[in-house]
This record gives sequence, structure tokens and C-alpha cells, in this order.
Amino acid sequence: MTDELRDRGLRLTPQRELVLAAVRELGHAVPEEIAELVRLKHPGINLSTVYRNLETLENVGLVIHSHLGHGGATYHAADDINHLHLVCGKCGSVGEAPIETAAQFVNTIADDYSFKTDVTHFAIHGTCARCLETL
Amino acid sequence: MTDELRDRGLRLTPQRELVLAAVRELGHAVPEEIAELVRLKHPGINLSTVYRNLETLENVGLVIHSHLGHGGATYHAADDINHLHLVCGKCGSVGEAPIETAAQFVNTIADDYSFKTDVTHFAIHGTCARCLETL
DNA sequence: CAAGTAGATGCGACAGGTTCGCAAGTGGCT
DNA sequence: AGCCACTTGCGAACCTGTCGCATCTACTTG
Repeated sequence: MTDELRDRGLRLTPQRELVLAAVRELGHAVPEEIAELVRLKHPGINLSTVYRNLETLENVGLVIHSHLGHGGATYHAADDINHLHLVCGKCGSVGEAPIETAAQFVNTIADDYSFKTDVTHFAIHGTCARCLETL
Repeated sequence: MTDELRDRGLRLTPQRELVLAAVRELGHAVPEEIAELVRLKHPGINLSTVYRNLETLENVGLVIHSHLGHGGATYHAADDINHLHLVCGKCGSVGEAPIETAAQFVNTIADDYSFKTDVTHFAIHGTCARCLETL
């Protein structure tokens, strides 16, 4: 991480390290959850600092955000984005599927519309197996 | 629309009719745009009324919302949801593709994960043809 | 290793979008 | 015509995310 930052004239601060560590530990996380985890080791951290660091880390390519529902973004470590998110509209559960599942779909869109799809950015919305049963 | 509402003990008010008409006319629209259009015929309508009616109409099944980007929801007439949204992360343009494009993908997810996908709810995110060229 | 500088932090204010409580208004049924 | 529950308007409250600014500090340089 040091190199990615320094090459751009950015600094390695304790807060920044902790934010990245929190993202890596949490897997899927919204800023507020990240702040909570960081506060265990650095109680005083400000929410705006978390937001600014998430933005910085994303610019540098160490984290990525995606939209799993409602409005907020959720953050992931960049090297952990190898799955689709299957979000259930009924119960809110978030499942995962390998990114290859969408390979053919992505190719079709690319061929027909010259549109390069990033399937991980938005969740796949629908109804999960459990909720389908209980209908 | 009268039946859908009355069957549930809901009322047909001028505001409600105008909100539905606006959604149908606009195609893709956020609440603020809908309010603007409604105000041409009913100047006094309150934004909260628009929100509440969108929610009501969605419960009844006359409109549907989807997430095209950032945070907000955009609303569509229920009988107009026959396309995917291809949202470009660079320029923000919103393209469309027939829903059948995703048919095989949807089937795969259903077979492998028993997850019933609603492909229209979240946009397909990526980079559009024009932005790919100018890289 | 000390000093300087630009980047980072904390904090409070602010902005946009959405929800809520409540009193007043009004569809729809009798 | 009258009643009651559903609706509306309005304002306040919320929530999430951004911004300005003074202070602080990681990194560079001598």
C-alpha cells in the first residue's frame, strides 16, 4: 500500500491504514461500520476522515465500492472483488456468486452494445431461495 | 387503476392520478422530476405527497422503482419495464437493452442458486461505447 | 536530525433526499 | 347530506455524505 500512495504524493497515516484494514476485515461494509471498527483501535477517528480515506483508497485502486441496495455504497478490498452480489429484496440477505456466472451476459452486452459491463458494481436484485419457499 | 386502489381501501385522489400520469409520461423519473411535472396541473402538490403516492402506487403494482446510480430511486410505470438499464460510470448516460439479453444469465442464477433475479431493479453498470473510444 | 511544506485530520456547518407527526381536508359509502 | 378513514400540506426531523477551516503531522530536504 505504501507505494500506491507515495507514488501519488499521498501519505500513510494511521487512520488510513486502519480504514484499509477494516475494509479488508469486513468484506462488505458501509462507511459507518468501517468507522466503528476503526474506533476500536483509534477511538477519535472522525466519520469524514473515513469517507475521505475511502475515496482516496478507491482512487488509488485499493478498495472498490458497490451498491447493494437502498442508497448507500458498500466498500470492498479491491483484491476481494471476485463475486456478484445477490441481494434479496424480501429479507435483505446478500448472497454471492462467482463472477464467471455473468461472463456470457457480459460478452453479449459487449458485442451488441459495445458496452463494457462491470457486474460487481450494482447488486443483482431478486428473491432468495428461502423467501421463495415461504411465499 | 381505480380497481387496484379501491380493492385495498385506497382512494383515487387528483394528486394520485397525476403522479401516476407523470410516471407514465416520463418513463424514467426521480421524485423531484415527477413533482415538477405534476405541478403544471396541480401547482400546490407537496413533495411528501409525491413520495407517499409513489410508495402507494408501487405497493399496488402500478409503478416500480429501480436504482440507476448514485443513491436515488427512479420510477417507471409497471407496464413499461421491459428493458435493462446500461448506465455509464464515466458520462452517466443511460442506455437500454431488451430484457431478453439477460435471459440466460437469469436462468443460470435460478438453476444454480435458486435465486429469482429481477434484472431491471438495479442498473447494469459499466462504460459506454463512446467513453471507451475516448480513453 | 531539525525545519518546512503539503497533505491529512477533526470538527462543525451544510446540503440533498427522504421520512414523520399532526392538524386540516376530502373521497367514497350509507 | 353526513361520517369516517384515508390523504394532503406543512414543517421538522433524519440520514448520508460533503465542505471549509484551523490544526496537526508524515515525509522531504538540507
